Amino acid sequence: MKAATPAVKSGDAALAFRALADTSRVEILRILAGGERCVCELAATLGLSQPLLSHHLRTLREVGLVRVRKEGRWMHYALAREGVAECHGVLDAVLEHHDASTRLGRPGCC
Amino acid sequence: MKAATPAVKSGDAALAFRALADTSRVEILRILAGGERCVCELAATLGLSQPLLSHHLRTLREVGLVRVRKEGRWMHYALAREGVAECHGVLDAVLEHHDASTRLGRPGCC
DNA sequence: TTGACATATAAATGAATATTGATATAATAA
DNA sequence: TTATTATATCAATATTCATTTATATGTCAA
Repeated sequence: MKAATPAVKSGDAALAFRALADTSRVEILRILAGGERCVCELAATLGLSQPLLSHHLRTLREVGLVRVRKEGRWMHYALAREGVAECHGVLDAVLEHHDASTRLGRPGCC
Repeated sequence: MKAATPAVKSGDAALAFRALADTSRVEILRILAGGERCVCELAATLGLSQPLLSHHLRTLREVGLVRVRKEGRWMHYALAREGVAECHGVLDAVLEHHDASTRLGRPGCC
């Protein structure tokens, strides 16, 4: 079986994974999975300094893993489903391809 | 709804994502998804210098995304399904939690 | 044993990143 | 207007990471 040309380029995926390569940012995604939060809520929950949190949020924003909505002086951050789904999809494809080829790899099966 | 305590700690996930935060390493995983490969095959496919490739493989090994099998002077690298599945699972949980809470977020629905 | 080959490790360097502290902006309240 | 609050950015430093070159290890063949 030939591997199909992947929908997401490895470079793009790596970029998104780099944004996930930090404990606080994974935490942020997990919190935002529960719904939109303003920066101050995130700061309170995570116990990060405000500039540091702001920096992490920017990193996540830049690769499209979260989105912002401004409301007065509050910034409300929310999960960007598509972005997360893209990373998820890359791993999904790897697992599926792997499962498919290991099935094939066992002679006599199927 | 309350978020369940995640099965994989954010720190561990971040560590694995860090290993994925490189174009070559994502490529390696994609190749290995098709089955075991020896280092020289990977080197030929990816066009990386031998020491650089070796370094990337070590990074992937250290976080449990690939495994090695020695055979004479050849090292055969293979995908470590569990490791990949763990990363996949973290994103999966985020997406599921998100979907669940956005459904709840729409009043009148369900 | 010698040599060739496959792979790993070490050291060095430059680039990218995290973190902090200080400051800026922008919106609201007094 | 001035003060206050929420957030972002900037500059500086420390740390981590990718890459290269050189060298080491281990295995096989002659």
